Amino acid sequence: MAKTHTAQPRNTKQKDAMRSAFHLANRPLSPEEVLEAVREEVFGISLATVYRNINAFMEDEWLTTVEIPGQPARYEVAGKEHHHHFQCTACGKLYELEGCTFHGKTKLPRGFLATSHEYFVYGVCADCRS
Amino acid sequence: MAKTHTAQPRNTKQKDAMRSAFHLANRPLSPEEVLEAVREEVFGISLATVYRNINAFMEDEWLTTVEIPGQPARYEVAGKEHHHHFQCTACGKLYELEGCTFHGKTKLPRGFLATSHEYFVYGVCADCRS
DNA sequence: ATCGTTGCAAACTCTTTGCAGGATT
DNA sequence: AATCCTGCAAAGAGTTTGCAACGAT
Repeated sequence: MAKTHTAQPRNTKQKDAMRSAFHLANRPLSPEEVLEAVREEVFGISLATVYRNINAFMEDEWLTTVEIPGQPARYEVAGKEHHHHFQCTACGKLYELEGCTFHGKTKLPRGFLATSHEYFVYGVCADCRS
Repeated sequence: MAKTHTAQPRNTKQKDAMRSAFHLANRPLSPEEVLEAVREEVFGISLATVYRNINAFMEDEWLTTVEIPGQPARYEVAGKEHHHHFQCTACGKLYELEGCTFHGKTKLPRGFLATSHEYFVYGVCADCRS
């Protein structure tokens, strides 16, 4: 027997603060970065809540995951067009790159079929260079 | 006061089996994959030993890390020329791609400096397609 | 006989989950 | 008032480490 209606999400200051944090940052954030950003506004917010809400936002498709090699995932506001990322090796921050400048057709072993790709650029960001 | 001599590494069947596993696989292996491959030869080998020896091999620069977005690292025999990797989304295996076909100069935000890049292709490998 | 190496179990980090109290509608 | 959400603490996954026994030299 099915439930009559689905869960009604509620607005909380924790969620609001997290939404603001993502808008303000304008770059992919790790759970820890979210926690830091949000702590100023919502004292005592727990990391568990950050994770839970990140996952909720992903179910809502308001956030998407940005997985980086060898590091905890970052999350960014969903719906942007295909793009890749830049990571500063000095401060560790992840930045969004415009568009996808990758056009070459990669040579694959015989019988392999490509369906997607990921591309990361590493270097130093403007803040860390100045 | 400095030690008179450095540690003398010893050959063990565990290390030998691990070296063979990497040579035979001819693709980057995760610690779990190494464990599986080696178990047939060395019954009772522990995951801790696999990790310890992987780290030792990396200090010897015989292995290098291959970090993949959102997954445990793989390791491959060091000293190969610049190349990238393909991951099969069906079986999860990682394969080496020949050379680097990436030539485009990526447009970075003002003031950013690029020093390196990573590139991953995802798809289905020949084994999983047949 | 040394002393590097191993297996086991405990410790650690990152992330998820159970639960009881607190907050939103 | 109903029930969603939160904080805390415990539980899981992946990796590292302490320790006593083992084994290569």
